[in-house]
Amino acid sequence: MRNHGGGHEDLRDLARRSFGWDTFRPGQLESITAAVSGRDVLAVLPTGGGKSAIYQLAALSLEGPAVVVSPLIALQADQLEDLNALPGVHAVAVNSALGEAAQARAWEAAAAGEAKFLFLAPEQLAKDDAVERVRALRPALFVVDEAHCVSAWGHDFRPDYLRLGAVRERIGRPVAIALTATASTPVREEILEQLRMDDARVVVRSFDRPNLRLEVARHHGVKVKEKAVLDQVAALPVPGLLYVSTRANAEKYARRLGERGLRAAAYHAGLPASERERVHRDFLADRLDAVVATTAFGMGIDKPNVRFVVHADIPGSLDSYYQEIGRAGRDGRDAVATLHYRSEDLGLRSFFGSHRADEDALRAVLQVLREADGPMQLSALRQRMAGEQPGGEGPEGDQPDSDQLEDGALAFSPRKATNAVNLLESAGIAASGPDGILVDASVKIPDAVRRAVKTAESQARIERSRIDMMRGYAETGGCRRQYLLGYFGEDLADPCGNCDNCLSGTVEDLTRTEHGPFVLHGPVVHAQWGAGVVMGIEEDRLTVLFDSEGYKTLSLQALEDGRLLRPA
DNA sequence: CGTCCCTATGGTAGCATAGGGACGGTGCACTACT
Repeated sequence: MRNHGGGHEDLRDLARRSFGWDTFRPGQLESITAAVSGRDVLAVLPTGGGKSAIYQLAALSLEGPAVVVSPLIALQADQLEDLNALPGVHAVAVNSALGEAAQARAWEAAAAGEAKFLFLAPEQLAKDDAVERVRALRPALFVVDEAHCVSAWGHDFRPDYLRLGAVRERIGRPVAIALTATASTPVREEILEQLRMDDARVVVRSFDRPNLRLEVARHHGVKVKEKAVLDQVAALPVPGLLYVSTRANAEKYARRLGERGLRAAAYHAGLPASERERVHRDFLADRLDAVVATTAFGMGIDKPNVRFVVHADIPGSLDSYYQEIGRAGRDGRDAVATLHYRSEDLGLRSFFGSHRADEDALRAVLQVLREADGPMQLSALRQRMAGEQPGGEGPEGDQPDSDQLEDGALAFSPRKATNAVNLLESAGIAASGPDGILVDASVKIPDAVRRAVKTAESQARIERSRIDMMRGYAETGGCRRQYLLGYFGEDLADPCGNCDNCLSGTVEDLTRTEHGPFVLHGPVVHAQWGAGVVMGIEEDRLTVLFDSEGYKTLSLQALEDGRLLRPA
């Protein structure tokens, strides 16, 4: 690959001309080179590690446009601004924030070959005409930014994320680039699987952020915790973020911090857009000391001088936790990440994660797919499920998720219908190719429903096990950083010296790389739970990640006779 | 699953406690109506 499109020297020239760069950051060059040579790439790089430049440079050195899937319209706008500031580069987006005329102009610019980059949310690609237009562009790249959303949102909240693999095939299977700052082992695997990235180059840089002081404060009473949170935040150097689990808590803590003289503002999805924008702007401009936020705040926030990220309520996974604390100390200077923990707070997380399979929707989808003569596109299926005649897709919005129709059949929202299809595909009962979704008609409907329900239960167990790992972090007596990095598959040889357990002097070095026949990151087989990988070895127990169960902690004593678990 | 808030009850005058029910996060796109 020397001295023609994509050679290292060419890429260096391009980077110099486009961005004024003389060097690449770790992981960038190998990611770009792989994509330009036609190989799919999953890049897990820290924020500020130049993830965007990967797809930008790859696209600029290839013929044809890049389609960029981005979860938020605000992120699309940021990226458009950056790209359109480059000489000779044109980027457009199509989304509902634009008027009809602006959307038409964007499509025209793309079709005319003027726009090198086209930004879309996954929901746009659920529409046949959008897919058809993208296919006609013969895109060179299919980029999925913030790719952890595939796993985090695809299973319920934004099911179109799980359709992207099928969409990619419909548009001619361009080279895929998936980018994220946070992805544990199972999340990486799910991204690769869902986006159908066979034989992808996976580039992962270290997750360690040594300047973050990791702390956990354990409480028992609600009020005690609240006071401890307020006392701490009021005393910390500002600015910082306080994460809470509910909108009401965001309002309450923001008010209390205000009473203590801080410039604090609440941020959650229930606020008017104008207020959200104001808080965002004021925080970036250092006009606020603290933003008290639900998970709504954060994606795309790249502010260097955030001095603390305090959690008043525990998140539902270490993936979320790491994502959130990663917003502190990006300037490399000292910053604090404190988790205020009550074990009761995990109850809300189980509630948020408890999505049961909708058997009515599964049955209805199966019926429609069986009656169809051959493969059926999702858009047509959604119309049928909404109880409409073909021709116009029903509204999504605040509609009820299911309703009784006049003929007695049930109507389902596009989200419910899509979730049911996704579940059937996960269970191996349906599959989608370029021509649409095809169901395995040899499986009887009640059996198919049963299998889909079992698959959903397995997914729920995995979700619950992620909460268990979050609990493990909060309760560990070992080095927090070793625990956190171990979760992301990274070994930190010695205790970090910058977490509460290390600093209190009580930490024992609990991590090992082997015990008896078991090796860290080695494959194992469990008599009941099947195949897994050793994720952690401590003094008295093993943590194993099982394909169908998620994370399990096993007592080494119970494994002694070798009958329950053995190396694979 | 846990918390909050409202109401009912109890035993006795001002409030403490128990029980029941509602509620809890994330965004896109689209329609219908101002």
